[in-house]
Amino acid sequence: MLQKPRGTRDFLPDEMEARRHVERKLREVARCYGYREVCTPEFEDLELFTMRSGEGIIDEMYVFEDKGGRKLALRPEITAAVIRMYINEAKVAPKPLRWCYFADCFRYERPQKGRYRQFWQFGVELIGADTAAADAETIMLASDMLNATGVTYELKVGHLSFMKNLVKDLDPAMQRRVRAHLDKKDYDGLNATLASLDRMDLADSLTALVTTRDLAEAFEIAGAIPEKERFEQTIGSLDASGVKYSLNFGIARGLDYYTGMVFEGFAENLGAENQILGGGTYRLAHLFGGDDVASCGFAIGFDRVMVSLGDILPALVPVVGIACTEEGRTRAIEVAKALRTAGIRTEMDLMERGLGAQLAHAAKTANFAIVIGQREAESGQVTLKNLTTAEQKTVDLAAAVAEVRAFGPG
RNA sequence: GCCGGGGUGGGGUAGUUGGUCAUCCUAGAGGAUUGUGGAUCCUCCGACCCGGGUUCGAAUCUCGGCCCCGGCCCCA
Repeated sequence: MLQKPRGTRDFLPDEMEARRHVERKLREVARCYGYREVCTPEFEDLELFTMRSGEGIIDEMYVFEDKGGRKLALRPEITAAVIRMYINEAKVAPKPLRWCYFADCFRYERPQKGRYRQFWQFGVELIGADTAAADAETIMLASDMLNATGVTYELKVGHLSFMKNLVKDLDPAMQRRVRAHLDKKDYDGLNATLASLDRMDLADSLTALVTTRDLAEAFEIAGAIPEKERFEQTIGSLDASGVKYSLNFGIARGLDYYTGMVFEGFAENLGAENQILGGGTYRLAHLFGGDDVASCGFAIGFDRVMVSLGDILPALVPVVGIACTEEGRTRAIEVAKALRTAGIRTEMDLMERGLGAQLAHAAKTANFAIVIGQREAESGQVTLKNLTTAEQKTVDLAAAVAEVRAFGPG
């Protein structure tokens, strides 16, 4: 038997309904903030991703050559594509641009809990607004979106300038190494690196910086930060909005193009792969030949949110199973059409079963049964049976439709 | 790429000192029951991840691969 490719998943109807339910929640919050959906190609020129992230990521992508000899890659993330799209199509659109996307990405990695080779991201990009208000809005949106899903999480907000200011005298490669140590809380490694550079004077302040959760203290440790005022304003807006977060100046994010504010979200019950959100301010457009526009965005790891939420019940929507006899079949088709026109999920027998078997099937798959036999076909009424209460009555079709629609939130 | 644990009908399982038609539950189809359902009974459908090796004989032992789960690395 054929197996599905490693790291991919099949989704049965129950799970798809749960996923769509959470997806709708995310979309709704993004919509209320004014973010409109965009869509980019599933695959792009390989160069788009290597320009953004370096040649090293080729090993972790699905790379292929098409019949014209083009080097292409399945997208491992969406931000680069969105910025390319902005440069190609929307450079002159009125700023700021508020865009969002929900799309699948592909990475060639070892699967484990919460990590798959095909996975979905819900992300937003705010393009062309280079202000504290923009930074704050992005975090508020992230917070509201995660809240809407019902996931339990912790939001950490930081700023790269603090750490950068402390290590600005080191050469760039060493800066990256120090950042990596701090990101992993690898203090032994940090000390070893600093000792090899004869810069143990930095050890205490760096450790203190990534440990502190206090803004004033962080400024004290890191010294004069050009973005001081903006970050204070961002934090002020967050406090005013009631967003729950903690400060963390150890957030390094992997890539160099992040410029200032950064934030990450973590779920509690996910094990090793517990990051469900990551984002910050960045400048990427100039890499692709565009203007040096400032952007701010984040992506939510949709699959990890779903794993963290566990089994959630699908939305309660009414389902009607129609049971009919041979004499009632024509009338049953009319009744089904009326129910469907009213937006009600309606299923008829396709197995040529007897009335009793049709009802037995409906009892397993529906909330209501409507019986149409000779009597109903002649009278024009329908027999509506509530399969939960076993209550049954013969009423006009309109009354039956109204009663079914009154069931549940649907 | 590395370490550990796994893989038996659609789902869940029994079965390893190698030995007749591989166990049970559940789900599915049909019937008892051609105007009233989830009960009960009967029937049917359906599996040893793949390949090599050892053997008279492999679900069981062995090797390799594939896939799943957890962790490492990485995480844009």
